[in-house]
Parts: sequence; structure tokens; C-alpha cells
Amino acid sequence: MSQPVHERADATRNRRAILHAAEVLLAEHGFEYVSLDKVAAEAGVGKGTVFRRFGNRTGLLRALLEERALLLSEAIATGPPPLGPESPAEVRLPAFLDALAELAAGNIVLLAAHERACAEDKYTDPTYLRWHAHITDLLTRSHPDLDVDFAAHALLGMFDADLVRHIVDNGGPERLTTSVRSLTTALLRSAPAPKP
Amino acid sequence: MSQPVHERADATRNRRAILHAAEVLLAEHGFEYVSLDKVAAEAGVGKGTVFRRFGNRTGLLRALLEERALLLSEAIATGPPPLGPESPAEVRLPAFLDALAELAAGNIVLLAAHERACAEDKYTDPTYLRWHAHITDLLTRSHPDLDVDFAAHALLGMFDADLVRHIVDNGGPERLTTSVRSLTTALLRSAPAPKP
DNA sequence: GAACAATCGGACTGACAGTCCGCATATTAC
DNA sequence: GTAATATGCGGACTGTCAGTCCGATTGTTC
Repeated sequence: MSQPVHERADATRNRRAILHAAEVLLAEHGFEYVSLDKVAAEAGVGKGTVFRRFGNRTGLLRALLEERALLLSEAIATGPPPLGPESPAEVRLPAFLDALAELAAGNIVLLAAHERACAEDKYTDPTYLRWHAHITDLLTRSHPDLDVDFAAHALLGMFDADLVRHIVDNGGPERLTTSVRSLTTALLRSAPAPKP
Repeated sequence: MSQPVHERADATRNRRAILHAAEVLLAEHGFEYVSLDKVAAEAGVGKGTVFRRFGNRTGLLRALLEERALLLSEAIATGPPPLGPESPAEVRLPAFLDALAELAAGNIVLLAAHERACAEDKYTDPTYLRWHAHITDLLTRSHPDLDVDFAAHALLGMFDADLVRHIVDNGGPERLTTSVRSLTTALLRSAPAPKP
């Protein structure tokens, strides 16, 4: 719709160019090489433009991760079982962690860059918060006896970029999936189930 | 030859001064304020001296953490039960994690600084490696069916500086201890016992 | 097509990690 | 005590980076 709040065409074009440039640099050179000067140069825009769009380095990497996590977000919000809201919590949680493992294994470099950039305030990152809220929600239903806030953070700790890299480099993506699954089933199996 | 390898008296004095200055700055201003220029100034030495002693920022913070973790290292290596080698693995592991929780809760700022500084190569940090090796060793005895390498990293993930800060700020050190303990007992209780 | 606001670009700033080398001093030999 | 020497010292210097700022430019509206 043509609301008074329109993003100008060049602004849109530049935002896309910047995101694309950041992805290219990340993929080609690793996260340590990706300074915002270089992103701006690669995107063919000025440095100020990058900062106006994304605020700072953190904002840029958050936007990138959010983009990559979009499908998963939709799947848990409105998708079909086992990720979607129709399944019971006991099914959704392992399915969600499986999906996270797959996402993490496929985006190690981005994950590492994001982690470094958001180190200061991990707990305000929208993607992280969404994941945490989702786990918290599921755990509250299935394991109300736990400190679900802490447990959710601890579970997300399994997707620490360095750990993911270490595991995937020594055993491939399957090892990550398998290990995550066996650790979580062990954990969840043992906690007392809620009484009806 | 009578010990050709002597550390000069001024070198020793400066090393202590630097470590002390770093602790003071960390305690008084938080980790973001602690640049190596400031540490050098606070210690009353030149910047070059800091780098000659510790190599780089990472080295300085590793040395600090190692110092704070010294008592725990001794306790697990040669101390009395339940931390020491006389106890069975099923007892030592929870005891060790309890001790880590206490250590972490009491050194949040150092932990955060160390984590930022070592982000690049967490898995080469001597203190982290020692802790990981200890957990791996204990798990191998008590739960050989697990991916013990992964599980040890995941357990150490509970002591992520941001998580520790979050939990301690909202519930005090007791909440950290309690949550760590309940999560680990849940996990360890459930895993199948080793087959004879 | 003119007026206007949104956007652009890149020079500039300040801070930091890490290097380098001439100078100072602790230690040793005598 | 003094001289020789090696060890350590200090801080100026470099290169890089995140983030700011403002005159120039360009898209949009009427």
C-alpha cells in the first residue's frame, strides 16, 4: 500500500545490496574479514549508508541471521507438525532443536559472526529471544518443574558457534544432530512429567 | 651451571603489578573499560612490558583466570572428596559443577572479559581445556554411551558469562547453583548405565 | 518541473591491539 | 667496586576498525 511512510527506491536497493555483500564476504573470507568498510565497498555504497540502514555492526548481523531464520520462525508459528502449533510440546521441542541443529550446521560462519557482534547484549537479540521464548513456552508445558528460563538458555548453549564448528568439523552435521538429540532426550525423559 | 634461566627482579615485580592492575580495573570499571593501554598505565609500566609478559590481551586474561581457578584445579587433582580423585565419578561430577557454579558466580566480570578475549580460540584455553578434560574423563566412566566430548562442552556452556550474569542478577548465586544441579542430575539420572 | 525531504558518501574522529628499537638496569664475572 | 652483557623497559608509531557528521545528491510529491 502507498502509505505516507515509503522507503525510497534507492534505500531499498541499497539495503539489499548491503545484506548481499555481507553474505558474500562472510562466505568467501570468514567473519574476521568482514569489517563494515569492506561491506560498504563490496556493496558499492558509502559507509554512512550501512550505518543508517542497520545502526551498527550488531544490527547488520542480526538482520542477516533473522533472514536466515525466517523459514524456521514461520514453521514454528504456523507450520504443520511436528514443528507447528498442532503438535504437543513433547514433540515440538525435539523437532525444534533438530531444526536448529540443521540451521546452525548450515550457517556456521554467520553464527560465529553474529555471536561475536552480539556478545555485548545477546539477550536483546530478537532471533535469540524468539528461540528462547519458544523453548521456554514448550518446557513450561512439558516440564514445569524445571527452571525453564535457565534450561532454555542452556539448551541454546548447545548451538554456540564454536561448539557447532568443532562438532561439525569432527563428525559432520549428523554428529551435531545426533548429539543434540540424545542429550535432550536424556534430559527430557528424566524430568518428571506433569500430572493430569 | 647455576640456573642460567633467572627472571629478573623487575620483571617479576612488573608481572605482579600488571595482573593486579588488571584485576583492579576489571573490578572497578567492568571489562569493556579494560584496554591494555589502561592496564599498563594503572600498573605504572609501559605498554610494551604488558605485551612482553603476556603476549596479547588473550594471554593476560587467561593468566588472570588461571590464577582464580588455581584452588579448584588443585582440589580436583589431589584434594579430598567429593572433588578429589578418591570419590566415584557419579559424585565428583556434580561436585565439580557445583564448584564451577560458585567460581563463576563470584567472578562474573572476569569470566565475561575472558570470554570476549578468548572468543577466537576458546578451545585452546588451558583452563577451559582442563575443565573439559575433567568432565570428559568423569563422563566416560559414568555415561560411556553419551557423546562425552559434546556433552562436556554443553555442560560447560551453562557457565557462559552472560548466562551466569543473567541468572545471578535474577535470583542470586543460589539460583545458579540450584539450576545447574537440577539440570545435571536430570540429565545424568536418565542416561542408561554402562553395560558390564 | 520545482520544492522538499529523505538518503547518500566518504572524510573525519577516537580508541584499540600489537610492533619496534634505542635506552636503562639487574645480574654476573672479576 | 667496576665493567661487561644480556635482559627487560617504555612509549612513540602503525594499521584497522566502529561509528559520526554534514554538504551534496536524488527520489518523490504536487
